[in-house]
Amino acid sequence: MNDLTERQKFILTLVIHEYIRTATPVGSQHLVARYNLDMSSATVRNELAVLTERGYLRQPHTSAGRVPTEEGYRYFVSRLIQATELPDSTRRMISHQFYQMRHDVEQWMRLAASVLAHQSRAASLVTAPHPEKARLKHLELIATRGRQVLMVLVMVGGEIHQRILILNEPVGQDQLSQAAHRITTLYYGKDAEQIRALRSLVEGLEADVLEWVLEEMEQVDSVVAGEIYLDGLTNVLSEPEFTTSDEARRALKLLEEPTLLQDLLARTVLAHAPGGVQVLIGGEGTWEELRQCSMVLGSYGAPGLVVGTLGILGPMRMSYGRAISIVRFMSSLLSDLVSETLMDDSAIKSDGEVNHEEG
Amino acid sequence: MNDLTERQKFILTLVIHEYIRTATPVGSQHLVARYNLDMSSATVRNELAVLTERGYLRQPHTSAGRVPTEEGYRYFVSRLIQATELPDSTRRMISHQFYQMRHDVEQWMRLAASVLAHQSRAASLVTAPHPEKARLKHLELIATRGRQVLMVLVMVGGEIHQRILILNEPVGQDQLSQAAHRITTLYYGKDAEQIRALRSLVEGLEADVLEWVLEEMEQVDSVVAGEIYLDGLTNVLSEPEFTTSDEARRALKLLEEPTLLQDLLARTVLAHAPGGVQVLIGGEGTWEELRQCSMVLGSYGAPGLVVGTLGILGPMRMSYGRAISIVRFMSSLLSDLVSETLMDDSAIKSDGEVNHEEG
DNA sequence: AATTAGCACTCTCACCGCGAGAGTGCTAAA
DNA sequence: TTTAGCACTCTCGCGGTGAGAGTGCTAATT
Repeated sequence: MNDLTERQKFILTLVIHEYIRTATPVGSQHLVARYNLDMSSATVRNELAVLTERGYLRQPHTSAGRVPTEEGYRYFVSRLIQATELPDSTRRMISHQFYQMRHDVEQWMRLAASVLAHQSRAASLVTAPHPEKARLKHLELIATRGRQVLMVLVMVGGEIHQRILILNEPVGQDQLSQAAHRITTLYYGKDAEQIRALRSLVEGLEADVLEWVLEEMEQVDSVVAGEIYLDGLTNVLSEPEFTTSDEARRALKLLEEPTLLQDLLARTVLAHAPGGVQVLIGGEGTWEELRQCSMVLGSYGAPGLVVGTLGILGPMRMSYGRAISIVRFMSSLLSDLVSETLMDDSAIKSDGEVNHEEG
Repeated sequence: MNDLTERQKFILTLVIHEYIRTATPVGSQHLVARYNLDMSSATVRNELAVLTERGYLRQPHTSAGRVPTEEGYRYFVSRLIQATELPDSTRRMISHQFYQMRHDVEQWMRLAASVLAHQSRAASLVTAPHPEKARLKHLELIATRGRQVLMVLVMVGGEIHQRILILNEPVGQDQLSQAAHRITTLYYGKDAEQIRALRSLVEGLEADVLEWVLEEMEQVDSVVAGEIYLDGLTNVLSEPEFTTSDEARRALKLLEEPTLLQDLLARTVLAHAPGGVQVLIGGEGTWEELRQCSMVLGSYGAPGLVVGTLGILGPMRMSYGRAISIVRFMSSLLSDLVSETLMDDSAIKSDGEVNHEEG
């Protein structure tokens, strides 16, 4: 398969740019006029014919301009796109906003989703940082009433899980605190598997509680991603390809369905190296709901500790350069933020053999 | 203003029912045919004319059937609607689902949103239970690295807030635990105002921490509602009145904008008695974004302790009977659930004069 | 050999007119 | 008070039509 000539690549780029701009099929004369090309429309037409032949463009009907195909977008994204870096001022402004609200992970997630949606003018999604393997950091038991106890579980990485336990018999707060404290010191930094192996270290009340802890931690492990934050859903509705709201529905449905979305994220983003940016164009044959859409996905996190994913979803006709640069930027920004916040925890080896600085 | 005759009410009801069913203007002949009325279309026509005169109906153009006006819906909802109770089997099935996942508030919220959306075939929203006035239940401080400390704040009602503090100098875990313990015992059950009045009880590290606690609690108080759970957004997109996605965008935008939504909830639901169900039709002149929509809103909670709101948003042409019954049912179900879970806390008077059962 | 001008051809889309159909209001009779 | 009858109005779907945009092909040009 011969590669395209430079001029063909150039023209393909122009067509894609123009189509992204106008959302209407682009013709040869239009192209030479708008970009002051020093060739005639006939020449362009010939090249367009080649590109159509190769499957990078298509015509909606015999006598219309050309529209990029999925293949066309893919070729463009993988080989022709040039990085459109975010202006420094924008980067600084965004960073500033994040450092304003220091250390509030939930706020960060919302802000990240908001920034992504705003900058890309598309729908955005961000998942909260999630431990690759949950490891215990701190356990707290709070007596409520009678046999009811509020269990608060802090994972290495800062994720908090809560749950209400019903004990067999009422237990005082002091006894609960003591049990929690013992479990914390005994199992600090260990994952569910390791705890299970060492569970004979405790008995009685503590053993009962430990079962709940294990159950919760295993549940955390079974989920591939943290809570999902969405924003800018309405952006995508304003795109002309979604005037027939039926197509829009299918795409939004995907975002509403946490399991589907997590599946998608797990398969694409988490499977790849962190830091990189994946571009899914037209569902890639796998995701029927996204036939009309593209996603630009990335991941962030503190290596070996927590990971999260983030990305934007928009029409296939989206400004990929901009999208990729904003996703990449947010990805590194969030990585910095969570790494910075959790730097201490990265010292905890997964074998749990690090001393808890305990008095 | 004379009231309507029985027959006029009857016909208005029929028109509304039929319009909800078909989404097309309904004419006199159609009405007599479909409902086997024992009067002629001419008679119906006369009554329709009266109802139009009164402002309960309107015709899209001179020679079309009638469509209910906002006023028409309001009259219907406030005076004509008859309770369509949920079938017992459905109620039991829903309850069962909730009791399956005992004591996981977050799951309840998601399930509630899902059930509301599913049963009403519209968009739903549920806010997490939120204390009317935050009162301290438990404080935990967890050393992370150097001067960094994870603060976990449990409010009466079970709401958990976390935050990372940066102390002036490193402090060991034991000292932190002790400080947290002292603050918990001293200020258990008190609200921000009361704590502020008594803040001279502590000094040094504890005083510093208490400032953070107060800040966080005051922030909680300043927010009118908990986190918002949405579901079924795509349902509303499939309604025929939203094929022109512009109108749909405006409505969904409202749901995406937490501040606007909280404002709306605060003004309508929280201002009224709990348990009741409010119906907002066509934005009621205040909410421009909802011109085409209606909302059925309710609240739930444990009296004096926590409240949350829930509701559904759909086209004005929605099945109000069904909507109201499902909202009412979910409202009481959630009230039961949270009351049951938090029963202990209701013993805590707002003056904080209840002993913490401490060893 | 590559490019370009010229041209015939194709297809969409916006516009128009028209007739069917649904629904109305009015009047007069029951 | 209700109803049958009727003339009237307005929408909506239909086919036809012409402008316009864009194409592919061919022959001339560089």
